Amino acid sequence: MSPENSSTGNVGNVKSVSGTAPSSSQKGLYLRKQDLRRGIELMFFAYRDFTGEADQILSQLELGRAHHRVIYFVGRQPDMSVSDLLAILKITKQSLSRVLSHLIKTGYIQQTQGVRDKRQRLLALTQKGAALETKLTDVQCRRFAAAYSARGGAAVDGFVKVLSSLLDDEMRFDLQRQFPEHIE
Amino acid sequence: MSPENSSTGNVGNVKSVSGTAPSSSQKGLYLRKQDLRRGIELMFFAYRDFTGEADQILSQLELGRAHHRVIYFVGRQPDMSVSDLLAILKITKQSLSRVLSHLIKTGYIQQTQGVRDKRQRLLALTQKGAALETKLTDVQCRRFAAAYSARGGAAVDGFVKVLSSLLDDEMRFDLQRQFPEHIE
DNA sequence: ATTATTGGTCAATATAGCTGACTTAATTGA
DNA sequence: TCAATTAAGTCAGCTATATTGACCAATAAT
Repeated sequence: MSPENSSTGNVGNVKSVSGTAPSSSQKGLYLRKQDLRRGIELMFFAYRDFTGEADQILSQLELGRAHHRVIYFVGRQPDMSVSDLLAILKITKQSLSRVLSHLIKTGYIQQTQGVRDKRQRLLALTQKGAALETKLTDVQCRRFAAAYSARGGAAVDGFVKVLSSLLDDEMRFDLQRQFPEHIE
Repeated sequence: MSPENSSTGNVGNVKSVSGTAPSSSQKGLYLRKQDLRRGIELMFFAYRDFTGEADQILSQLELGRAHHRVIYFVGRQPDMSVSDLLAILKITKQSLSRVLSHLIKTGYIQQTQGVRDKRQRLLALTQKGAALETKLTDVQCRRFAAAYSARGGAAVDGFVKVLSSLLDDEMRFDLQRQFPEHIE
């Protein structure tokens, strides 16, 4: 099978996924293989650039992207438990362990014992951690603000909708539960 | 500085980036910090899910995401040179070396000496490589086709526009040169 | 009292990137 | 023509981020 496997340039069996006519219809013009590849490629390049600035700041502090994720999500939801964080990051606790211990040891994050459940170690940013979180989130927010401003509200709406639909069904369900304001 | 550092929830100094009124105006409603964070988070989750299916296929073949990128871009542009590939991937040749040699050794990619410039090693997929590229690209295209179909052409348009604007200026320039159909 | 959950740890492994220092072959240009 | 540059590759060593598997301790739940 060649990469371009049909004369219309459409991906096989779109009907089974979407339930709409796939190719020559008016609505399906953006389903040409070329357009889908554009999506794939833009995701790759945009994600790389989106993380690039933060990565630079982090590397000067001898931290990596994994540390950023922890700082970001703990900042977003203070006093979250370790298992909550693991559920969001979807990595093993052994992977988280090294990163989290380092952030605690270097004073970016503090742990407190849970009140309701004393087994839990609730995570929160220290002042130092919050300062870094702000710095990192701000550079990323600035990038989004510039893109959103340049393209306007209708484009932002489409962007959010398509990203939401790119999620695994399970992940979209989780997001609806945890961050209900995210899904459109 | 706290994460939520203003009563309106806007990111500091948007004006300097966008040149438009940042907060309470009609056009700027999607520039609230909460909405920008939604963008950040959706990018993280959607990118992870977007790569997840391909990663699974690859792991069964004892290949990783780095191999996928090589196969994808060589498939997109057969007979590209190694330096072209390095420019797209933005990794060092030492990093590429391990991955590329492995793909050549295992018969996914073949090299031919350049005609115009005999120093060049032009890269192309073998039949085996093309079959894998098709399989991987198809699962990702199916995801995009489903998302695009679910949300419609206007949303796709906004999605592409915003992703393009999230790129580094330099990258957007490169894309316009190499893949002119990508940028809107 | 037993079982399950939460969190942590040790050890080994894999992937994917990096820097620096080279080599070889071919092209370019003064 | 010959020196400099470029394209590709290699060797060595390093780092970051993930994995699996096997445990342990404290606490909660049944």
